[in-house]
Amino acid sequence: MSYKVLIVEDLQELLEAMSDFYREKGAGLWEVVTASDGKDALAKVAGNDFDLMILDIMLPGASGFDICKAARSKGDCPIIFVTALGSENSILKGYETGCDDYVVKPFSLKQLYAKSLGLLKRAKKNQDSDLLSCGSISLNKRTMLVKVNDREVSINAKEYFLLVYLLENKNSVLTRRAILERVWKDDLDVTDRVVDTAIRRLRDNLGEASGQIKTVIGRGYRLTEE
Amino acid sequence: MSYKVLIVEDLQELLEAMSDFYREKGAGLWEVVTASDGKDALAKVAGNDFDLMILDIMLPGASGFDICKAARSKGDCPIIFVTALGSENSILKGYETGCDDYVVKPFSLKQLYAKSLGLLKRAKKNQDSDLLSCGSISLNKRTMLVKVNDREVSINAKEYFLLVYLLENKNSVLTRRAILERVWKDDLDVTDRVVDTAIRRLRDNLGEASGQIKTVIGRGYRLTEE
DNA sequence: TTTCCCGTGTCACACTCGTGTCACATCGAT
DNA sequence: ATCGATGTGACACGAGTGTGACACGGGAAA
Repeated sequence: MSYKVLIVEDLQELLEAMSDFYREKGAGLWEVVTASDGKDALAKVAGNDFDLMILDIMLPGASGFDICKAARSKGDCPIIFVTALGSENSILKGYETGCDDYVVKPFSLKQLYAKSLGLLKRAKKNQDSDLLSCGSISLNKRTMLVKVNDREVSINAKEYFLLVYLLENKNSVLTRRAILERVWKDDLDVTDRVVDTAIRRLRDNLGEASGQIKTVIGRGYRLTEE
Repeated sequence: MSYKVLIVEDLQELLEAMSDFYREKGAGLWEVVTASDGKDALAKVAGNDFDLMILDIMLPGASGFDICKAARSKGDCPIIFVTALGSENSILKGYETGCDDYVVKPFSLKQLYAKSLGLLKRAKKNQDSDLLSCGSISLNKRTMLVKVNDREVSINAKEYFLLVYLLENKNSVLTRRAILERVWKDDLDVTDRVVDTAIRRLRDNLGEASGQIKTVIGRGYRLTEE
């Protein structure tokens, strides 16, 4: 498993120094992509999914801010700005456009690298806690998208929260009461049987993965890997 | 009750300092097992069930990652990595392989010890009070899953609650009356003999562990370790 | 506003499967 | 050997669950 990093810098020597550092230091951890002008950078942002971007602000073609905006409209990978000494207002603008960190020239490669790892770890943690999966079912709590075998499926609100609860407790048997208390919360003046109906509709929408929801007679339901 | 900790470190002095610290500090709380190379560590992981592992990453024989993977494939005991200063990518990789925490050399033993206790407490919380076991039978009250020799078996509702009662009173003789009052609760207008039937069905489903339910003629049933 | 549609709760019916009961076989104690 | 206690197979009933249909209500579209 390697992480894809985009480094954008017009000063050729610095660009090489940085990319070499990432290639060597990580020992295979990084896949480095470089660009030395704004247009090239924008094209590469559009055509790839990066795990990290390091953007110089002053660039020919397009500014680092433009690239940042383009990246943000596409995803939310961590971005570090590289800025010249004394241009603090640039930094401010950088945070506005949504960068995660910045370094001021001249900077040490080691320091930049440390920041990279920190951001990456944070991003990973966030993703992990947002991403639920079990067998062929995966669910992203942030985007609220549900996929079965990487194909997107659409489900309704109640089914969604029910699925989240099932995923958060996969392999456990969940009683109707527990499900009611978690998914229906306040409107507890409903029949136990609504759970059955919700499960049915969820199974319908899950299609081929419907078998992963097992009925445990007398006790409740259970989501299994297969 | 003591906790079994595996400490793997090739630097002899450090290894001794750590193991001494755990032995003295815990005052009997810890059973310390040590290894100073990868091969030895892997053998000890395979041959024991640990409650905690502290793994150096750089080792002769096999890396801490390898040991971590081996441990993960076996169970989910908490793992703390010990890494040298400046090797942040190791930390990242550690989180990927599934470590729970890490310390960077040089570290204070006190700090490491605090992390240990924290992880242990967290792990305990997940297991304890929910887990019942007797001989080759284990039952998780939270997930409602029953295992015999680590193989999952499926049982029905009545059998499940009967087994819970048996497990909560293992080695005791339980009369039919007591079982009826606990497992059948309200529907007490049934024959004593339903217990026999329930026991029979439970034995069937427990398979190789069926012998653990002993009949005590004239009094009732009793769950034994073997 | 009105109209329509979609999400959701409820009911009715069908059916599976768990469970209680009985009859008979077997076991064990005296 | 005898008798009470327990194991075992079979069976029938009913609880628990799947499923289709419908009604209600809120939000979107006209």
